[in-house]
Amino acid sequence: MVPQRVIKMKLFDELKWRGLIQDVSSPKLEEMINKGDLTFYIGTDPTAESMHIGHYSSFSVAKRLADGGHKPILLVGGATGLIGDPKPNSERPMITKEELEKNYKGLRKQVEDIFGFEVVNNYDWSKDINFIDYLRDYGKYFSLNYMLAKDTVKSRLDIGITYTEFSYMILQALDFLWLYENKNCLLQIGGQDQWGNITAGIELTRKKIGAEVFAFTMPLILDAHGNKFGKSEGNAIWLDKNLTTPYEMYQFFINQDDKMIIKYLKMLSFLTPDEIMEIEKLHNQKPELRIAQKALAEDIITFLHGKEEFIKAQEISIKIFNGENTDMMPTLVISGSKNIIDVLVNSNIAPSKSEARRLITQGGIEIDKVKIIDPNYEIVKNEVIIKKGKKSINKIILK
RNA sequence: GGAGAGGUAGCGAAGUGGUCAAACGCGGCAGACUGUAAAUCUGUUCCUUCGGGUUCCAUAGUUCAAAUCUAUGUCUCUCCA
Repeated sequence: MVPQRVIKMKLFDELKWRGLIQDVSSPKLEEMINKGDLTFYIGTDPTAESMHIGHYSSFSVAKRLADGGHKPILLVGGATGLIGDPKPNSERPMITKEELEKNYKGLRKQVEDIFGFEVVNNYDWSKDINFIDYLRDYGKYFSLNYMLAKDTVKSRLDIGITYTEFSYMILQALDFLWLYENKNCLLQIGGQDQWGNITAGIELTRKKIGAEVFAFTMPLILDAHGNKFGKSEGNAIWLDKNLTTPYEMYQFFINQDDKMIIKYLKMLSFLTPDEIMEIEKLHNQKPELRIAQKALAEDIITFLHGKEEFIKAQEISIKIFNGENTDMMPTLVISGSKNIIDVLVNSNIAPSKSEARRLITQGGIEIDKVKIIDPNYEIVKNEVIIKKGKKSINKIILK
């Protein structure tokens, strides 16, 4: 056995070790990243009022770079959001300017609160470009052949893409150019799906002013089934605790697959490589203790919401899954009928009466730890704990 | 504008007059086994007062009977020297 010497990895190597680097625009980038002092940006369109866990994965990379001595800029796409980044399978519905404005403000505040990055809005430098100038000053740098070859466009050719969305990459390319010229921004990072848009920006900057700018992308995080990571019961995991409570977030992480959890820990947590390797060892010895899942939940929830919220979330989880009645349990107050089916529907535990009936007859409902199989059951107490399946536990107060 | 192909449950996709509340797959939900994991197996998946009711883009028709036929509308996709 060769004794392992503890050497701190260089930043680029660490990012690679964590599995956070997908594509790199130039081999020069490694040295630049290790050296520090780069201004870089990461962009997102304001399609919602809050970021979700998917944003977190890429923004945490920005934070790693920032911690490594680089200067981050967050770009919120007030302009690009109005156009819509082409999705692989369908045209995006347009969102109104009012909604966009609201989303912009929400995101801006969140990024500033959580990460403390400088925020810019591409609407500021895009809004006054008129159409003729746009075609003359920028359109001339993009051949149709080049644009059609981009994955995002290519995949849409058989199902259709509007001129609006087709133009998206040009609009986004302007950002990189503008940020280079005005903020000396040399690097853009983004999700793997942004590679096409990012390279368009690199090309534009090179062709128009002859400068070389750089980029790398992060891989999309997938679950063990190859689906996008970050949904729980069909809902996104939001970073806003009013949309996703710390308890729900804790549950989300604690339920992650063993096969993926170390990967997630590397990609998402700010734990050091040594700490992660130690956790991996412990986890593999006793996977049923879910040491790695707990470590990930702790790291992220503490970072987002603070230690106190994490401890609270953990306490709630322990109590709830021990069947204890706690004030911190998700609680719903409803009124009206005390019939079990009505209660399930009124509390939204079941979406319809048929569904409620099915749940009951299949043995999926427990009230105060007693399995209920009679669909005509009447609840007598004013406060009960209703368990649906294994994981959905709510306190119901009947008025 | 013209020509063509389409619009079926959350998604994909069968069905081309009655046996259709609509095959099948995925996804979802629940049960068993477990560790609040994975895999596997089982049940279930429009609503319901369990009598029935309302569905297959919309409207109007044909028919004893329409997801299926007709007309019009509407939306989507493909192609147009």
